[in-house]
Amino acid sequence: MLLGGAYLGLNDRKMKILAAIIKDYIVTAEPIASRTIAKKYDFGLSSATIRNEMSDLEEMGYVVAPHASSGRIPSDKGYRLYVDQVMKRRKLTTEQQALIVQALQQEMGRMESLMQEMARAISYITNYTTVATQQTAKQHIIKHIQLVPVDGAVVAMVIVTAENEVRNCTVVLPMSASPALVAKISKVMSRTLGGVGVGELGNVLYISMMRHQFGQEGLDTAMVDPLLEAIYNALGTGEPQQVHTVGIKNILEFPEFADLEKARAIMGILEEKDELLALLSGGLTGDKIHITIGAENQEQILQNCSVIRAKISIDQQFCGNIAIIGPTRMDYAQVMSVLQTALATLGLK
Amino acid sequence: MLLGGAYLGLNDRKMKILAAIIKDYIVTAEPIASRTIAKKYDFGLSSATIRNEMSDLEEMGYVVAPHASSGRIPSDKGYRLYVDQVMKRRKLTTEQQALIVQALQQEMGRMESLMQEMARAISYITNYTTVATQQTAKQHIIKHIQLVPVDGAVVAMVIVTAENEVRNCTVVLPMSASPALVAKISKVMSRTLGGVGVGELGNVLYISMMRHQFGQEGLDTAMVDPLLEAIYNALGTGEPQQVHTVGIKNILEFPEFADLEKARAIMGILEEKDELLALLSGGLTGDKIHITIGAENQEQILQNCSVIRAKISIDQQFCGNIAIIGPTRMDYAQVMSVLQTALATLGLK
DNA sequence: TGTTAGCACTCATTGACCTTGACTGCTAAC
DNA sequence: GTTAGCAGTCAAGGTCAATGAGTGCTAACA
Repeated sequence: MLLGGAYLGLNDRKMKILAAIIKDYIVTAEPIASRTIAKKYDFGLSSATIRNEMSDLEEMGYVVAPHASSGRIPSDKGYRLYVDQVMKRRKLTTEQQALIVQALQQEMGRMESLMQEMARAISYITNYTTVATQQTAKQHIIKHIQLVPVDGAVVAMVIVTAENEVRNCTVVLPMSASPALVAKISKVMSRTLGGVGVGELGNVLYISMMRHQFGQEGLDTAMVDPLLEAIYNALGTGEPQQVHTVGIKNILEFPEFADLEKARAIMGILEEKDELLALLSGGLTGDKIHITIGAENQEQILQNCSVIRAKISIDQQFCGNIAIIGPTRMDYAQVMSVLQTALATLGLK
Repeated sequence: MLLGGAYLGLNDRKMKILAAIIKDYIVTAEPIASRTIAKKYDFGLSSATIRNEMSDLEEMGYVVAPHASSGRIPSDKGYRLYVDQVMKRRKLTTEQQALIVQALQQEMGRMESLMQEMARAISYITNYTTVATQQTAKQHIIKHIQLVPVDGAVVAMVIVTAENEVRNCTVVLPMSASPALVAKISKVMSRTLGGVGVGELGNVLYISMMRHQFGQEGLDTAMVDPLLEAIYNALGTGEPQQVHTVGIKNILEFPEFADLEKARAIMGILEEKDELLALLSGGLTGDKIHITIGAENQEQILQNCSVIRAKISIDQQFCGNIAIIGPTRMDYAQVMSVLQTALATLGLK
């Protein structure tokens, strides 16, 4: 509901009028005239009175008149007030809910496609561009290592982590190795490195420990370095962090990007995965949905846009971030609802 | 060089004039006037003569006048003639060559990033949008199978193929299995399935053979089905075919897409991975670079575009397809050179 | 017979100008 | 405090003429 009393100098009536301006502007993208509000909303006020209120709202910085004889459009400050104080959560249609639940439940478990499907569903429902990052490298703990002979000196190494994730890679040993030898190496490594976190592998302690063990078992210590390095590569850096962008073309639907120059600029940032990563990762906490409006965004190019972001986790495990990008007049209520539904669906698991 | 004699009714002079029109139009995107050609090219002809020739060219369908008193622009037929008969390969600058060589050599071996980097480099040099697909599922032949205990009934299966590619997956067995049992299953499977192509796995023959072998060795035949299925999944479908699109924003630089409607349409197709896959995969043979001009494209949306495509292979092994998409007045010569350089670089390996 | 100069004609583009209509701000009355 | 009414502002859109970039055609020329 609207706040009962005054807020930041805004009485209830001003709040109502501001909300009306914002709601209309979100739909039409045209300046809203006093008469429009007087006719459309049953405030029991004449256009003249609304004009006076709008004049006040402009003075306070909540709305702006693009030119002298035009209606008003909301300012960033106006949107901010609306988002923080006025906005009500929108109910999704059952189809929309079903869409989200379906998209997410199908992909649950496969994290990569999960984030991608989530972005796709959100973009489809909201018609805004959606960007999802996907979490990379966790702190893996080695549970079991097994080497498999491939060809001569080439062996495949399979690493099972404490979370039962399985990774594999190939290693070229300094010399050819018989299946029996490979099996032995396997056993020694598994014994030595079981329970060790991948972060600690670089530690000199483990390297010398491995050397020692290999020596005791009569194995060539020259194999230690390539083997350790391979583990590190397989678990450490992992795949580079992925970014999925869905619904780029939606940006072009908005009149605020009809100007080709602006469309190009936005397009540019949407193609720069690194910038997107930086944009997405900053300052997200807990399950909170984060909204930055217009000039609140750091990036020059996004100063005409709003970004709604959230951290995605399943079972307290961080999966990635998701962001919905649109013009400042974006439908905050709808996007919030969609995001919340998605988060709730993941929470059920 | 230009053809010495007549070709399709075009004498040398007409050819020269057509080439001039095309070259100019590729740069300016404006209709080319007879006087422009007379001044710019030293053909020793007056604008009136060129006008006559242009009139002939129009009659033959190689050029078009957008309106009564305008210069001429090339038709699809004109471009086709140019591409097939007139166009000379453009020399790349050393920086451009270096860029390609560097991008490709760094990524050689990692196929996924190879195609992506290739697309990126090409898009960067040419300023056209570039799409790359990445090859999936080959006809794998099983060389070696090893099971690794993970947790209770869960085992990791590592499959080494005849091409020494290593795949892994996890399988949930119908019952918990001790490490010794897992090792035994490993051995039996490796023996039974070594040398078998993954395509044949669905064959009843192999299923019953596996059952028989398992029975003989005192193993539970209930494990056969999940194990075979896992192999099939790991090698058969593999990861879904990937599509990388780079330089989407470049599309907006061209005046032919200043019309938002068209820009949106193109954007749409560039986001549809399935459509791109279909578009990219058709009818590519050998090392040949394939050009489709304007209306030669099947897709309605691409009728104002040209697509230059090639199959990418390393050591006769198919890696994926690559396509460069631009307006019909795209700089065919440059794109051809870039692609050829890329192909040659891969050939050196 | 091929080439060219010259002229009439066409048409997109541009800018000036005007009209329209959608607004607001202000003032005076309620 | 609210409202009616009016003057003033401004964007958008339409008309019109001027401009200039082109072509097509014809007649003259080599």
